[in-house]
Amino acid sequence: MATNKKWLASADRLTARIPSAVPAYQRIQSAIRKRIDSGQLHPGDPVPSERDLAKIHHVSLMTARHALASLEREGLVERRRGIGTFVAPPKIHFNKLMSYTEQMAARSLTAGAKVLFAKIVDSENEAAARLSLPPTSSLLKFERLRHAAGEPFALETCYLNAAEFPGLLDAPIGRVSLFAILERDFHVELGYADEEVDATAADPRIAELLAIPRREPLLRIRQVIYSAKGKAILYVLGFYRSDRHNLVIRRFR
Amino acid sequence: MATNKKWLASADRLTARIPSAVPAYQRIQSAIRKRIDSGQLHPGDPVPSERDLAKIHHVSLMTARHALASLEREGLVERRRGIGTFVAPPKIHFNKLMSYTEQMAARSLTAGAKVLFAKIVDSENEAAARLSLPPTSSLLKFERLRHAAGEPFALETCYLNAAEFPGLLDAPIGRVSLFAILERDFHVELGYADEEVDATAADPRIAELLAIPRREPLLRIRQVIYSAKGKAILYVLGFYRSDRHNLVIRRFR
DNA sequence: TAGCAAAAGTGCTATAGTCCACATTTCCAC
DNA sequence: GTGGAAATGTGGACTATAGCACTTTTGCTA
Repeated sequence: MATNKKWLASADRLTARIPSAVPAYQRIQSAIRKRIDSGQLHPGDPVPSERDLAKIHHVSLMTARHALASLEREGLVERRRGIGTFVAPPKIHFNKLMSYTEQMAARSLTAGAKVLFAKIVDSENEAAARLSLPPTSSLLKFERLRHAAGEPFALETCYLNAAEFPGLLDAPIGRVSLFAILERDFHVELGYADEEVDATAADPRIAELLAIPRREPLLRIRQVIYSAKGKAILYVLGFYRSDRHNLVIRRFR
Repeated sequence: MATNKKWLASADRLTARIPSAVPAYQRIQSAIRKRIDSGQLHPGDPVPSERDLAKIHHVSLMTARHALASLEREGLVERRRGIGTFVAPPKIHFNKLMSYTEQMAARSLTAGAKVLFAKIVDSENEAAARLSLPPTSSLLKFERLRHAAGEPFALETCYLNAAEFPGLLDAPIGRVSLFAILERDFHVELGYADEEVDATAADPRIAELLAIPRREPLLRIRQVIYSAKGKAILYVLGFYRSDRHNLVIRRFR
């Protein structure tokens, strides 16, 4: 056995780094995250202290600290000086970007979609502008009637840059969440969305599609969805039945 | 002059700590923040590198790093590996809790308010429930017609726990923002608000007050405003002319 | 037994370096 | 000139260590 501690630590770093290329503090985070996700650690349970983590994972105190501080920023754990670090109670996720499918699932509903239109268009200049593209860019456009519990709930029109998503028109848009397709098949890392919300009256076509009286008030949401790097990916114009939707947001002072 | 570097550093720490009790990394942050706020540093300008900051403030690299990492989390600076640290462009504040007055000011409009009703009520059980109070609690209720640019814009009804805000009925609610009164006169530290948004049709009374046709679609927002400590302070039920308002929010994945 | 001081354990701040990954600039060879 | 390698400078990850502030527990004293 080697007796030189410094050498040992260096060797550890090398063997851990070359195959994984994942920093040590992130590996520690993953380990803790996994224990929380798997139910091995419950809210309120103590997480190993900085000093313990350092020993367990053979890293220095500062590295263990980094891991815990990072997890605290994520809201996964709470740290109390003089006491310890504990698994944080689960938070309600406000202002979270979710696909329609995910939103309905959160309400224990299964969302469906009927594709009304799916083509490439090149003269929708407002949509192009929202995506920061030249006015006459080729855009993928599809319109879907969203339903749940056997009822029509909403009408959504989506626009994407046609050049960037070849083959998307052939994807099972009627069955699978568009978010899922983008993330899984096109490896897009979605980051955030800016939404503009107002109220509008249902025009005859929308009223018929949504099975509501004409001029019924609807929530209209214009949503531009950006990648994690801040690039505009998707523009969605949606009309939502007010009797079936309730937009919930949280604001901070 | 002292030649022992370690001793010097320790002395610096002591002299700096005993009077201020402010950690070194926070002092460095303040110094940079001040230079940005005062306009001495503009967006895009480089901030001293970790190594420079360490030399300037006579601290170790890790401490300088800590200061910069913290500022980055705040969104004040951007760090790019191999390049440097730069002042971040000013951010639009999404999801920010603002009074109606503040919101209008952000749009370069001056908000006014006409008080239609201002009394203590004790049988508004929905409002009481929103404030986590017993159903028949005494509540301060006032209804205000908000206007800007000479036009009626919105109708807001506010509810507060009457027991906690004695004398609020005599405050100049028609002229001064309610937020301002709560924060300045009652020393309430506002924290966050949960909002429920939907669309509804204007009933005859609201239509007349807002000078719009009957059954015109309106944004309806139910807002519960909490103190920084999480105590429900204020419930606002508002109806907003859709042609004059646009709710803007940002969601994160 | 009651009270209080010491010990132990925790997170927080800080030092004084090392090596790596990445981007720009410089400068030399062709 | 021009291309490419080296030098330079940046942020990112990490070590090994020290002392402080805060809280709970322990144990001793009166």
